[in-house]
Amino acid sequence: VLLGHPITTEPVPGPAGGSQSHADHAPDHSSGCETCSLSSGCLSRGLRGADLSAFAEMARLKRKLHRGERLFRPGGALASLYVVCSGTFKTVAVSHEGRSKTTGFYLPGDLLGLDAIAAGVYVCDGIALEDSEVCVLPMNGVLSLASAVPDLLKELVRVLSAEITRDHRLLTLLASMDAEHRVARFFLDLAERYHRLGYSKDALFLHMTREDIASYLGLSSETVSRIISRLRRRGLLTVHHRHIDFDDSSRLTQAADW
Amino acid sequence: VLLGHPITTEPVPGPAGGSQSHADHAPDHSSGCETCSLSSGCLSRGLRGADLSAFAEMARLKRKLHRGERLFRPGGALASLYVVCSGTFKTVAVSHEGRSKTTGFYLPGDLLGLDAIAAGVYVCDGIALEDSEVCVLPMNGVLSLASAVPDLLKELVRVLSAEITRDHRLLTLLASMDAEHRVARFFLDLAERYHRLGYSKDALFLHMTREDIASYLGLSSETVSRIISRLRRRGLLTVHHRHIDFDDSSRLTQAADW
DNA sequence: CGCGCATTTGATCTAATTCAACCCTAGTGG
DNA sequence: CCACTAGGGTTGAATTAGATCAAATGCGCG
Repeated sequence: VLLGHPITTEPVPGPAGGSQSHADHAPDHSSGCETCSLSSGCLSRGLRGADLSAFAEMARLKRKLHRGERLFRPGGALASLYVVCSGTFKTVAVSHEGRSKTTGFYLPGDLLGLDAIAAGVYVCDGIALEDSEVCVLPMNGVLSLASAVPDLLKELVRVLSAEITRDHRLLTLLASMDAEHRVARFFLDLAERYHRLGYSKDALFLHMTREDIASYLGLSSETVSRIISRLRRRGLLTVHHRHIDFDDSSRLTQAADW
Repeated sequence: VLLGHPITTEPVPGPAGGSQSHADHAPDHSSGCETCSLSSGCLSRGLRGADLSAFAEMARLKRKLHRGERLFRPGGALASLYVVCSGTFKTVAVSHEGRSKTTGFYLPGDLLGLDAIAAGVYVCDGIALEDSEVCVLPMNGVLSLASAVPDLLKELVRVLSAEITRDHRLLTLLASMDAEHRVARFFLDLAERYHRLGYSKDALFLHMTREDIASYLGLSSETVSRIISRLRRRGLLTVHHRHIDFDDSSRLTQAADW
């Protein structure tokens, strides 16, 4: 019964190819932005011709990370922003008392490091949740190119604003919704983001632990586990380790929407 | 004993003068950015000479609001960002289920409307908590000027990033700290912001209701009230209606810091 | 002067945490 | 090949922080 769960298969197969290097931090200049399958979701979206070439020139450095590796750490000088090419990341804020809190999950196309711009140093840990790859965008390159290319400026500002909007939604979630709503909405939001990347609309693979989810949602991992079990018992979803199937999307939406 | 609490008096008296117009929405061209006492805290910070003049030209429109008036509402097309000149604002997110949540408080120098850029429409209510005044920054003007003036671009991006950082701090607060820490940190953060504006370091006037604070911190207003009483009973602060004195800043900091 | 609203305080209730035991799965080494 | 282990995950019982319900107080304002 438990066999075969290849439901969430590869999305639009990107040009990333099979160059599975085992060397850490190995730069990869294989493919430019012009041929990248993510271009419509990345900061370069909307750019064409010479503008896109200039962007590609700036973003030609890539970096591979294995699961658990750190892309940046708090206090490190902000040199670059990063676009997730493949894989998943989480950011973890560590309070100076030692307590830590997952502040976000980042999928292909998402921009990492935006919160570091204000202080000039990274303020959280950026950690790969699976073997992943990022494009490196030198901060000064981004700013100077944004100065020259109005479309890029608009997009940069838009992305920053979108992050603020996203945080406000999460704030509302944490401040005024109970555990079941938080978990249901977390699943639906994540599935929606994966869906835009070409994955199934009613299945989901969680690259993060229950503990990560709990921290992100301001709950204990036990509570997250319990809520998942409850939703399962009610027939809203099926769970196999980290693979989730939405068996009744409408009722799940209803559970998330209040 | 209860007499006279003019502790939190006027900060660096601005050039705003006494033109107390009673006409709503009355534009005010009285003073330019060149002479504004807030210039060091506003988006124009760092600009000089022709750049500052161009900014002043763009931002010459002001708007006055009375307590309770709305600066913008969700769904309204994003035409402008607003810099608070004087007074205080809150932003309130209204979920489509009707539930509402205070997402931020804005003091002189703060920029309102940043979260609206991504969607192109305002996503929350902007409401004056006292008689207040804002500078109107037309969105297209901001973008085109940012294109031409690298310092302004940097500042715009910095301010956006700062808002993200602030939200992440609040997320951590809501997700992992108990009611007392939340309230104590709220007071200290607010006092710190007022302090940068020239107000006393260990006194605070709350322009918002307990209910607003509660909503912002993800608590009930009763809990906020109880926590304040508790802090008072322990001798950390003195309270007269909305005026707060920090009697023991170090212990209050300790209460906020875990 | 009295009404309405914000605030405080008290009593009860509940959702979620905490503590603890157990299970499952993947990876490891004999 | 299979037993062993470790970490993630699930489940149960007890505890508690904060919400909710309710009442009393105080203050601002018409």
